[in-house]
Amino acid sequence: MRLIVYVDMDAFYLSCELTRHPELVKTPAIVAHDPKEGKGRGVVLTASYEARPMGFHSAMPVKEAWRQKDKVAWLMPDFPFYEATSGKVMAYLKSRCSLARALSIDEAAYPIEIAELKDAEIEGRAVQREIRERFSLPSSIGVSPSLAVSKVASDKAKPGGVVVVAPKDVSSFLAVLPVRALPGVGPVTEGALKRVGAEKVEDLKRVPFPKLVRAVGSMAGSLVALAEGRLSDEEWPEELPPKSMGAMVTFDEDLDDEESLMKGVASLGESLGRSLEGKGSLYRTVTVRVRWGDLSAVQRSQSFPHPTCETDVLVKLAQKILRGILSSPGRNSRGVRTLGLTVQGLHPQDPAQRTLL
DNA sequence: TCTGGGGTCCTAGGACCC
DNA sequence: TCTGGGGTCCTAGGACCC
Repeated sequence: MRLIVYVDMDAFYLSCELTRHPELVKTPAIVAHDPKEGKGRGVVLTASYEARPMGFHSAMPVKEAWRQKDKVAWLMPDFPFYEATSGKVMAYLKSRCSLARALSIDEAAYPIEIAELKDAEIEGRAVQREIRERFSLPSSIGVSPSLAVSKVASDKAKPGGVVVVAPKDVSSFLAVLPVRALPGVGPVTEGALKRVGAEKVEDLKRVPFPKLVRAVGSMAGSLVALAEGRLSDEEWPEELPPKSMGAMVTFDEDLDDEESLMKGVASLGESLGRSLEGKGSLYRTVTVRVRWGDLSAVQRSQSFPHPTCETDVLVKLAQKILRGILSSPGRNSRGVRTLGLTVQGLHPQDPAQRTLL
């Protein structure tokens, strides 16, 4: 039988830090943005399992974590280090199975062909042990006939476990879980499902299908399929190049004046331009996103007729788009909390053209 | 009381084309 | 003077993921 092994790293950013701060192993610790003496606007990215019972958790505002700062070791995020670590683990998984796919910075999956179910458990334990021995990193493993179910299984396996779901057990494994446990079901969809009487996955089987479609649109089909244990026979995902690249910044205080905002967007554009150059990538569409002080957001975009590469062209267009947003009637004299700049329509640039352009 | 920064995917309306 | 049915592309917004 063909099963999918899903590898999900435990408390990944923190686990990366523990490899270079062994003195913090088994202590309460968090990776969180700069607290700025309690005025920081960031969040906690990862809390160690020792810090969680004390109330620390990911996505917690830094201002809140700051009130208990004396109870934890506070580490600032170092994304280049986490990306490099992730890359090493991915390279190992690819050496184990050439079809391995990275699904996020701390998740990956690969298919296996096995003769007996007990081999699934053996493979899960083996890959988990190898990752621990080679990289000193803990992980949780889910194995099942489908990518989505294996992901759910890896969540159930946390921390440090291996959960195997046999093909015949998929429906009963999912039945008792809250719908929120399914990938793709967030707070909004959870609310919509609750309103039609579906709190657990098994409830999805009882809601009349047209009612479910009215509640959650095109998601209805795949949700019911999962609940009934009907597994999709999707192709194994190809490795795809990125579709967009962006940068954003949240200011310490909401910004009003156009001059600072123009400088802000220029600095995002220059940093994005360097990344594009590093990747040898052209772009065609530029999007500026503004998050106002009240946390509502707008975005505006504009496309070039042909892929382009110049950083100053990017900056000029971004500034033009931003001026448009700032002078729109919808602004209502609000200040800007967060500024984002994204380019889409990425296009590889061939090296010969690079010098020519 | 407060809520980052990096992404993907889906939907929907309008312009435009045959 | 009024007009179908098919398609693509652009733009804006929003849900969701880690």
